[in-house]
Amino acid sequence: MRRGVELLFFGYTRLTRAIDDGLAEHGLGRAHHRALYFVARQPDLTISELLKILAITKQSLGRVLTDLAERKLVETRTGVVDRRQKLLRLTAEGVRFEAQLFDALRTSLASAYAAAGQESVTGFWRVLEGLIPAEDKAMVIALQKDI
Amino acid sequence: MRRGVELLFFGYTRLTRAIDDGLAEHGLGRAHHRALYFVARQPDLTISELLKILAITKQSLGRVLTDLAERKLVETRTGVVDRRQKLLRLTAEGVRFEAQLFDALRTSLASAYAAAGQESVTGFWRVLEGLIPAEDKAMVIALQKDI
DNA sequence: GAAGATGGGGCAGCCATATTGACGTATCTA
DNA sequence: TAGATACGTCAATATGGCTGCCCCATCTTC
Repeated sequence: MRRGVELLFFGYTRLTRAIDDGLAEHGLGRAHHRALYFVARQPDLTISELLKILAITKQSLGRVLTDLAERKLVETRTGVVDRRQKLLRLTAEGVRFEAQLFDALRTSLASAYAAAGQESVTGFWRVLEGLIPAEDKAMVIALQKDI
Repeated sequence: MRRGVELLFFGYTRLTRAIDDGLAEHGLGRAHHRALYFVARQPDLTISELLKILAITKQSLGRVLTDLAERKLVETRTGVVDRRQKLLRLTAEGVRFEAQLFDALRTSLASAYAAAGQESVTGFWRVLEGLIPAEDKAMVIALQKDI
């Protein structure tokens, strides 16, 4: 049990560290990456959807998105079905940058996957899925749909 | 691949949130818990060992330990083999508090383990172990020894 | 069409957690 | 005795979160 806690801690922190240098080159932090990542994952995401995913406040997200917009990594369009909404998208440069960061993550994960074997990967997913509270599950499943 | 990144993010963040309320009752944050946790795990840990585990600076850890000492959750003794060292230990109250926090983590993890099955748990561990950089592995393995 | 709900933005101020760099003291080792 | 090491501490700074409050535009409902 303690082993799971520890491995999760080390695994998560060490994986996230893999992209700090890339972010720092643009003067960005991990919070920016999280937003960038989920916008990359679901183009035309709305602000409120992103808020639910990240589970932070509007203010915190606002600052992050302002930074990303200033660097021309993210752009917004007015919603089509509801003009109050803003649809978030990466710019071409944003796509390039996110891909570069993701590459560092993929490299780390790929070697862990390879060392552990496909069967282990399935177990890894199963356990992590079980850690997500019921009320967040629908949101995470929605993400998986368009892998 | 993206699935792994996302599940790790959601799994880790949601698990850590499970203890925020317990910590807040003592006016503590997650940083305090991390220190508390590893001191619980390895009584008589030295400062420098804890620094390696947490991978933060001496300043940051110093503040955290001061807070824990003020609340009489952690105490230090002078090292026996090397009098420059300080050996960290939980007080009785610290043991009690850490156990209470750990209980919240254990409950979450246990239900995830149960839902996923023992085979999955092994895979979960294997993948996470693969995420730990070679230079940190010895340290993590040292922790496992006295489970 | 008016009233209220919702999506988004913003201000001010605060807190927690991390950083760097420099310096001091006690203690150990060669 | 000289230098390395373990720990503590100063000051300044950055990041990323929070609350509470108020605003506007737009959609929905009556």
